[in-house]
Amino acid sequence: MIHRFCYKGAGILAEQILIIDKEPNTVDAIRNNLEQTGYKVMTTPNAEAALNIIQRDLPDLILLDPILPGMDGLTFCKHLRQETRTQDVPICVLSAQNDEINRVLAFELGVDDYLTKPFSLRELSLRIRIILKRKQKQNTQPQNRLTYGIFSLDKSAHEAFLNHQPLSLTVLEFQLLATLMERVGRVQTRDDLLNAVWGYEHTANGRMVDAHIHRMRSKLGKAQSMIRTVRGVGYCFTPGNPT
Amino acid sequence: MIHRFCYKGAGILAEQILIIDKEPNTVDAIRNNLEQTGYKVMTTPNAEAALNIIQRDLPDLILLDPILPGMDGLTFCKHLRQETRTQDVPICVLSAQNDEINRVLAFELGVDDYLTKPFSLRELSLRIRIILKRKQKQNTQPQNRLTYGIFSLDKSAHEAFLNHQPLSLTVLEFQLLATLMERVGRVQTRDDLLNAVWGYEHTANGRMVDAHIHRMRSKLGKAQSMIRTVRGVGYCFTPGNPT
DNA sequence: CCAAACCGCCACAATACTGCCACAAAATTG
DNA sequence: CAATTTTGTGGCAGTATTGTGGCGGTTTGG
Repeated sequence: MIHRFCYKGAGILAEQILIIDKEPNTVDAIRNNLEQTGYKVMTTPNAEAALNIIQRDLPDLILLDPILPGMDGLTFCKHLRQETRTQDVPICVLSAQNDEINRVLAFELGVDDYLTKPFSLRELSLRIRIILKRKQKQNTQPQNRLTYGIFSLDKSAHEAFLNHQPLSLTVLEFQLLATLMERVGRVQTRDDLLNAVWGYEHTANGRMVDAHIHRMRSKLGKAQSMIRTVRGVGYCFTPGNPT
Repeated sequence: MIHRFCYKGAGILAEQILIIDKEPNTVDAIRNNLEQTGYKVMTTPNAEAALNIIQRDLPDLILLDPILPGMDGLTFCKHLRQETRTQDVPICVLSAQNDEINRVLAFELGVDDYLTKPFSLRELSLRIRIILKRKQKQNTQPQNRLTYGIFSLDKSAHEAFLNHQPLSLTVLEFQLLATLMERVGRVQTRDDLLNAVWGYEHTANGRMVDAHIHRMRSKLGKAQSMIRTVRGVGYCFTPGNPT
């Protein structure tokens, strides 16, 4: 079963790391290092923005400087630990303070690791790997989500997204899209689609498929070019597209 | 599932920690501290003896000084990681060397944490607690407190909260809500819900679910948008919403 | 260049689905 | 045992969805 599609570079699926730190120099150094290692990196200078990012895109790990403008790092941790969705996301604190009180506080809040600046990038990278490996071990629930560019589809939630905006598709439209996406790049005849979506016993007019394709396309805006018509054969989902 | 009962003092079940270090002073200091905290402590000055101890009594955590007479600490780690029985026992290295190479090596071997001497006993104690808590979490699956935004549900107390205000739900409404929340983001058909809430043998009208969803929603006020209707499929708990 | 096939698109009718209500049965409580 | 709460059922009405036929433009192939 496929866990997640995540195109990065040549199509490697990568873990996402969110860096929360107000100093651009530090951020850049870490980002470069991590991206080279193969992680996907997101950054933000404050906790409020971080919460927004997290809401729409859950990272696999968070690197956090506790000293932030606005909401401070530890309060931020507490927030995350209260929410079911985020309570298991590992947090690694990167602090300039080495005093014991702060370490203690951080650990009390359920932080996973605590490094004091300056630290070597090599060690950071190692600790990250350890934490992620540990998480992977206990993580078992597969999410069936298909993503192609700006286009994303969550089969279990029965929701489709275009640029993170939810689309309101009807059941049939959704099934149709799901079928096409599951069979990317392979042309599906109207019969194929009838079988997959309507079931084998359906004595229906093949033209019906056209109507639904049309309705679906009209909801996709500019992305409708992804549903390619293959004259004389059928339809095909083709991810080659704009940004 | 209970791992092991270990009566200590007035009958508290305690985790066992094995300290491997050749310096009696260090060992005593740590032992005192940990025993006071409530752990059961075993000690040994070398790796060979440690293997014997472990063979007949698996500790919950190992504190290891890598510099040992005879077999060195890292070789010892490698041994443990190869054996199925011991490969998940957390190891925390307590080293006098702070050079990077050793840290790197240790982490490569799957060590869980690395402290450099001298360290504060308070911090050691904290890190131990973190590691053990993490391990415990891997063993206990069922969550009985779920929180999504303003919405919170305590399964063992059989209570639901909206903005920290208790909701007065009936048993069925509660079960229904709990089921939906436990399966966040996954659409549940009426049959799914009937099975989960009413049990497999229930010959009921699927429309009954609607009625209860309706009643439940009317008690949720503005938060009712979290229970999304997926037309033609079922219902789905979807936390994406206001603060 | 023409006819046939094919597909986009539209409008309309038929259908399916769900919110909501009211009432009866059942269970719980005092 | 009576009062109250909870639960199951049926139905109505509004709305969303779906199936169908047809018109017309475009492509295909002779």
